[in-house]
This record gives sequence, C-alpha cells and structure tokens, in this order.
Amino acid sequence: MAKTNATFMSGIPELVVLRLLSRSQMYGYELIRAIRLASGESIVLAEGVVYPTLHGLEHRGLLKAKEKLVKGRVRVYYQTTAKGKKRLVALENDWHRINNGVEAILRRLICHS
Amino acid sequence: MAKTNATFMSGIPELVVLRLLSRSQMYGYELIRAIRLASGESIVLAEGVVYPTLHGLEHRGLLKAKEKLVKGRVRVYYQTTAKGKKRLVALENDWHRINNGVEAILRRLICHS
DNA sequence: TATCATACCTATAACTAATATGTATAAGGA
DNA sequence: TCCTTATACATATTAGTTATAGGTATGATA
Repeated sequence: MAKTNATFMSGIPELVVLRLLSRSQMYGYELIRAIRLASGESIVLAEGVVYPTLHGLEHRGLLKAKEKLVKGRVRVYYQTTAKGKKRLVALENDWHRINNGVEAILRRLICHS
Repeated sequence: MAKTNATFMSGIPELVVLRLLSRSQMYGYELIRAIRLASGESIVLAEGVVYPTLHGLEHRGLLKAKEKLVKGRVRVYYQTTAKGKKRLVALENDWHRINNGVEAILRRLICHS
C-alpha cells in the first residue's frame, strides 16, 4: 500500500530490529526483507534507514556484529545482546502503553473532560 | 508512569487531537486534560506540543477555531472540520496498519527470512 | 555484455515532539 | 493584603528520528 511509511514510525525501526535479531542473527539486507515479510508488507524500511539503525545499535552495545565471508562477499551478521534485550523489553512496554492509550481514545464513543 | 512520553509519539498528537475534537469541541487547556484522562494517563502532551498542533491543524483547514469569552477570559474552542475527519480516517488506517505490522513482528515466535 | 539482485554504506534533508520559556487572569489560602 | 496555584494562551529553540537520494561493488542471469 504505502510506498513509504506514514507518520507513525518513530521508534519502530529500533523496536523491530532488536526484536527480530533477538530471535536469530541476520545480516542487513536479509533483515530488511524479514521486516517487510514479517509485518505483512505493512512496514517497509529502506536501506538508508536500516543500516544506520544497525550501526547505532551496535555502537550503543545493543547489537553485536560479526562479519562472514559468503560466496566471496562480506556479510555483516547482527544479533541482539543481553543489554539489547533489556532495551527491547523496555521498548515493548512503551509501545504497548502508547498503543493502549491511543486505542482507548480511538474507541471511545463519548468524550467528556 | 512516564513523566514524558517515549519514542513512539510521531503522528500521535495529530491523531488524538483530530479524534477528540471530532466528537466535541474543546479548548486547548481542556483538550490537554482530555488526552491525559482518555488515554488512562498513558499519553501526556505538554502545552508546547498541543498548542502548535492546534494552530497547524487549523491552518491546514482540519480544525475550525472559535473564540469564546468565559468569565472574562478568552477560550479558543476547536472542532474537527469535514476535511479533518477525512484526514482522521486516513490516519486511523495508517495507525492500524503500522500497529498490525509491529504486533505481527512482536508476537512472532519463529522468524526466518 | 548488459542488467538485475545482492550487499554494503553515508550525507543531507525533512519532519516532529520535547523543552523551556513567557504573559496574564481568577481563585484560594495564609 | 499577599502569595501561590490553577487556568489559558502562546512561541522559539533544541533534539531526535526517519526519509531521501545518492554511492560502491560483486555474482548471477539473460
């Protein structure tokens, strides 16, 4: 649908990257497809979003990188560290809190202050 | 809980403002409390967020403003216009799409590319 | 040999919320 | 009276993100 994503994207790249890489290690290009597929095409992140995110998370110690040579080509595999998993839990909590708040407002029939 | 909101806030002010003001007209200060209450304290928007949002939405024709003098004090009441309601529908769709995408990723047990 | 998919990278722009103020009136307590 | 709090508005600046638009290079395929 959306060629590029809409307005509700802040924090999403960090959340989904930490989450997917907490299950299995992946390299960037693979991760980009995984996000698209696992979200049912709802979330499509460009390379210019994912790669800087990976670098930032690695720099903060939330991801660990490991280079592999596959078919004469370098792949950089990432996986979520223990610190990253703690961060992931916090982000998931934040996500659900905001989510519940928004849903409560959207579903409300009568609104009085 | 959160004194101020976390990372997942982009687009949220516009969405909740358009939504609440599509039900009943409110003035800014009232709206700020309504957002906090209706979201179960999950979403707390400061005045410095809400007022510029109101001005922007009015400027884009998504809200209509109407000044009232109450107890010798000016209140600016806002309500969502027809154009604003169309925008609201679009935002709700986007919100649910992103939401579904994130949930699909968070709930997934096995992830393969 | 030409093109596409793979696989990585980064600089800049654009967008938005958060922060920190500022003004002014009414009400309530000491 | 004086002081503080709540009400009610406003905006300029900062900070934090994603989006865009490029760029490099290899392997596979037509």
